[in-house]
Parts: sequence; structure tokens; C-alpha cells
Amino acid sequence: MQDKLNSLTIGGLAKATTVHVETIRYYQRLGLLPEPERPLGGIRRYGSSDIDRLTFVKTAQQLGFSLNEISDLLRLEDGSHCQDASVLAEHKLLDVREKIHRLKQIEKVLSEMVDRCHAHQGNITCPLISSLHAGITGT
Amino acid sequence: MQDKLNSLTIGGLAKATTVHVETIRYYQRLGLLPEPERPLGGIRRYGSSDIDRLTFVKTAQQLGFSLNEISDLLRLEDGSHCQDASVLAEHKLLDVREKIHRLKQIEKVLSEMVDRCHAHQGNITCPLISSLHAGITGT
DNA sequence: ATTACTTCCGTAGCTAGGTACGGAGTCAAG
DNA sequence: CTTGACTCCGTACCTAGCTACGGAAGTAAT
Repeated sequence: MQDKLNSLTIGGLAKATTVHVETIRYYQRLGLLPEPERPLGGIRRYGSSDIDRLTFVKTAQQLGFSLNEISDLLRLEDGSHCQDASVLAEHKLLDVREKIHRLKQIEKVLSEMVDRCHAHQGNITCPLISSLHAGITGT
Repeated sequence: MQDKLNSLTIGGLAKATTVHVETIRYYQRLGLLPEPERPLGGIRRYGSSDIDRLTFVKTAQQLGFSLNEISDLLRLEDGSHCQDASVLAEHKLLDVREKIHRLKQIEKVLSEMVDRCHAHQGNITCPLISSLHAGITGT
């Protein structure tokens, strides 16, 4: 369950993920990322599991999850206390499905818009908002 | 192209959308929402198009769009300069599809996690991150 | 026309999520 | 064993996105 090869310094981890060193430290302070022990006042080393975790944080963030929510998601990954985890996971699952639903509405409107713009090059009203409004009923 | 009935005060608009009055003003300052003229130093009135626009802003925000990006999306809606709009729309369309793709990966992992937790109630490792990592290849 | 509730507007303050800085310690190369 | 690059750590600062405050002015009901 350990990394084969924890060879990266924090700078290497930063490069590998294109996340700033300072941001990595910030995430460690928040508990989003574990802090490896430092050998005799030496320098910490990181491995592929850290890359994965960090990549996940950034991805989830782009999808509209706050760092707190991401922290929840990451706790699920621990695999301990499966009971609690599944309750939380079900809740997050609803969130995620709602987001997918809404994004699909936006996708539809955007692609229609593009089609129509390509079609007549004229002065058409592109009803992004009203289309969305028609589609969104539940919160 | 005008509202049938611009009957709401800013407070009414706030209630209708559950967006704070101060936030509405803030959006007006940013240009996300038009400011209706005020009749002889009187009080501004709002209508259904404002409700739609505001609802859209909030929805898009939950999907990980910044206010700047939302501003771009809203400009598309104007329907003028369809040329520019379609370029921007195509770009946003890619964003949106990428988001949907990633959310579906998260959805898959979460639902598998829930299933497995329900199935054996044991101490299973729920590989949220590694599953995601396997799936995400393009940025 | 007084009272109570809003609106309007400017400005100040707050939280989340970083980003920058500075001094001391570590490490690898020459 | 010194030089240069990097790490560690604490603290300060910054942007986005609100949220609160306070005084003047509008408006609605009594």
C-alpha cells in the first residue's frame, strides 16, 4: 500500500502537477494532502499517490467543488468506516448527477447556438438563458 | 423584446431568486445584470428576464464558471455579432464537454463505491482517486 | 404628515483560496 | 568546504466574490 518510489521533492511534485509549491503546502495545512515525515530534519519526499491526489483536487475544483467538499470526497477514499462513507457518497452522487444534468443543458444550448450561427450568419437571438431557464426546474 | 411586466423591486427580485439584494447590486456593478433606469429619482423595477439572468448566473457558478466566464456566456446571448459568438461558444462547448466527462468519471466511481459499501459492509478500499486518475488523460 | 419599510449608493469588512517573502537549514557539485 | 539551488516555516499580502453598514431619500399605510 506504499509508493514504490517516493523520489520527488516538493518542487518536483509541483512540476509534475503544475501546482505551485506554496499551494501544495497550503493544501497540507488544510489536510488535503498528507505531509510525509522528514528524515532527521531533512527534506520530505513525495510519490505517485501524491500526484494522483493533487491532480484529483485540481480536477474536482474545476468542477465546482470547494476545498471542503473535496476534503469530504478524499475522506471517502480512506475506505475505513464504509457506513458513513456510503451516506456521504450517495449525497455527493446526487450533487454530481445534478451538475451533469445542468451542464448537459448548457451543452445543448451552446451547440445549437454554434449550429445556428454557422447556418445563417445572421442576427439571430441565441437564447442561452431562456433555454436554460426552461430546462431547470429542480434545485 | 421587453418584459410584459416589470413589477419587481430589487427586494422582490432578491426573494424570487434567493439572491441577496447586495449581491444583485454587486452583479450590476460587474455588468452581469442590467440596471434599469430609475424614473425621476425613483425606484428601479425588474422583470422576468432579470430573474432568468440571475438564475443562470447562479447555476453556472455552481458548475465551476467564474463570474468572468459567465459574463462571456451572457454576452453570447445578446445575439449580435454572431461570428465572435460562435467562436466563443465553441470554446465554451469544449469546456463544458470536458466537465461533463470528468463528472461522469466521478459519478461512476461514487456509484460503484456506494454499491460496494452496500454489498459487503466490510473494510473495502474505495479507490476514488486512482480510478479517476486512470480515466483522466487529457487536460 | 408621521411612521415604518424600502431603495439607493458608497464604502468597509469578510471568507476562500491562494501567492509572495524572508531567514534559516539542507543537499549536491565542484 | 564553499557555492548555488532548493526546502522549511511562519507570516503577510492578494484576488474573487460576496456581505454589512450607514445615511439620505423614496413610498405605502395609517
